[in-house]
Amino acid sequence: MSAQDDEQHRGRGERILAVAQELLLGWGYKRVTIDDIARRARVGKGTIYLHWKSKEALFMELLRREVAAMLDAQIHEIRVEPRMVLPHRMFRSMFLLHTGRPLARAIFGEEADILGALAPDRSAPSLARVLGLVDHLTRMLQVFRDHGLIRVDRPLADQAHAIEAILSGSFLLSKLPSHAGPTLEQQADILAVTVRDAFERPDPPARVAIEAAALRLETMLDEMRTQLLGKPS
Amino acid sequence: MSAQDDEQHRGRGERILAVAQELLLGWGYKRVTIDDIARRARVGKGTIYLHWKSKEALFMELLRREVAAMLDAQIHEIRVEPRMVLPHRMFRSMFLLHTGRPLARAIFGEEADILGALAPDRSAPSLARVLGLVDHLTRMLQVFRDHGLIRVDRPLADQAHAIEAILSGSFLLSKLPSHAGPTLEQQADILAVTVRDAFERPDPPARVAIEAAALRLETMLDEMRTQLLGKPS
DNA sequence: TGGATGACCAGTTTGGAAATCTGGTCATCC
DNA sequence: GGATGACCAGATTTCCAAACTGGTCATCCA
Repeated sequence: MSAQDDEQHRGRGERILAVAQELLLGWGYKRVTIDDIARRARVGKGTIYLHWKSKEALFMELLRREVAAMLDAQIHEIRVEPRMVLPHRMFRSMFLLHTGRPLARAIFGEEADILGALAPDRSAPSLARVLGLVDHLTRMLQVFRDHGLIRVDRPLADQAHAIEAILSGSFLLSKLPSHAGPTLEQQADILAVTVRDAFERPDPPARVAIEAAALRLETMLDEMRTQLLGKPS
Repeated sequence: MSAQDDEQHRGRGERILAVAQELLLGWGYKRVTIDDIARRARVGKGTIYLHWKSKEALFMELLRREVAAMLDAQIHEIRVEPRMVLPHRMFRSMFLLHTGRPLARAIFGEEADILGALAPDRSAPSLARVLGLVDHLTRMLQVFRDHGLIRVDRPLADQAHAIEAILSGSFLLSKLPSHAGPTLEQQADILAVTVRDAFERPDPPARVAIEAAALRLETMLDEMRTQLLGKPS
C-alpha cells in the first residue's frame, strides 16, 4: 500500500465517520443502516467493512472520538489557565462540555433513542463505564490527592463513588424534561460548589502545587485521549 | 351507611390494596389487571371502582402508602434518637430505607418494569416529583437552615438542587446491574460523608438546636405522612 | 494483484389485519 | 342502595408474509 493509497484510505474513513455522525444524531442508531452510510459517503457497502469490523465498532469509534474531543478541550483549558485544574473548576467544565454536545449528552445521559443497542444494559452510566470514563475519574482523583487539591481524609475509592454519584445525578437532572429549575450554567455552578465543599481542602492550594497538578493532568488527559483514539475497532 | 358497613368497606379496601401490592411486585404494573385483583380479592370488578376511580389511582395510593411508611420509620428513628436529625444521618437513613424496600426502590429508582405507565415521563426522579418528595426535600433543608444544622452560605434553591442531584445519583448507582463496587451499607456511608462535607457546618451543633430541629422535623414528616394518606383517589 | 464493490444470504424486523384482552360502565340483582 | 359481572370501545397482542439489514465474498478493475 503506497503512502498515497493510505491517505486516500484515511480520507474515506473520515468521510464515512462524518456521515455516520450526522445520521446518528438525526435518526438514532437503530434507524441508520450501513447502506445509508455507504450511499451517502459514496462508497460500496463492503468498503465500510474494510475500516470497521461491524456497525457497532464504527459507532463506538464515533463515541470514543467524541470523548477524545472533550478531553482535548479540557487540555486546552488547562494550558491556557492552569488554575482550571482546581477540582470544582474541572468538574464544572466537564459538566458544561457534556451537556453542551448532543453526542456527549447521549453517552453520559444515555438518550436511549439515539444510542439504541449501543448502550450495554440500558442503564445510564454503563456506557461511560465501557469507555473507561469511570477509571479515568479515579485516576484524576488520585492526582488531586497527590497534589493536595482535595482532602485525603477518606479512601480514594469512596471519593470515586461519591463523585460518580454527584456527576450521574447532575447529568440526570440536567436532562429532565420540563424541569423549570436552574439553567445549565447555574447547574454547573451548583455542581462546582458541591464539589468544592465535598472534596477540596479548606486552605487554597499553593501555586506550585497547581502547576505540578496541571502538568500531570495534561499528560494524563492526553494519554487517555491517545488511548481512546488508538483503540482497535 | 352504618358504622359496620363502613368498617366492612374499609376492610375490603385494605384487602384489595394488599392484593394489588403483591401482584404489582410480582408481575409489574402492566401485567396486573383489574380482573386479577378483583378475583384474588374475591370482590366484583365494579367494587374496585367504588373505592378508586381508576387503576392508576389505586396504584398511586399504594405508592403514597409506601412513602408514608418510610416517613413513619424516620419519625420513629428521630423519636428514639434525636441526633438522627443531623442531615448526614437523615439522608443515610433515607437511602437505606429506599434501597431496602422493593416498592420504594421502584418509586425513586424507577424500575420501568414494575411501574410501567405509572411513571409520568419515564425519567427517574419524575415520579418522586409527583409524590411531592422534591418539595419535601426543600422544606427539610429549610428546617436544617433554621436550626443551624447546615450552612447558609448559598441559596436554599441551590442546596435543594444539589441534594437532589446527590440523592438521584446515589440511587442510580445503587441499582446498577453487575456493579462490583461498595455494598449498600458502604454506599450509605459514602453518601453520609458527602452530605456532611457538602452541607453541614464545621462546628458540631448544640444539643438544644438538635432537639428543636427534631421536634420540627417530626411534625413536618408527620404532616407529610398525613397529607399523603389523606389525598383523594 | 489487491483494494473496492454490490449481489447475495440468513436472520431479524416490520406492517397491519384479525383476534384477544383490558379498563371502565351500568343495568340488574339481592 | 351497595355489590356484581356482562358488556363495550379502544388498546394490545398475535401472527405471518413481505421487506429489510448486517455482514460476506466472488467478481471486478485500476
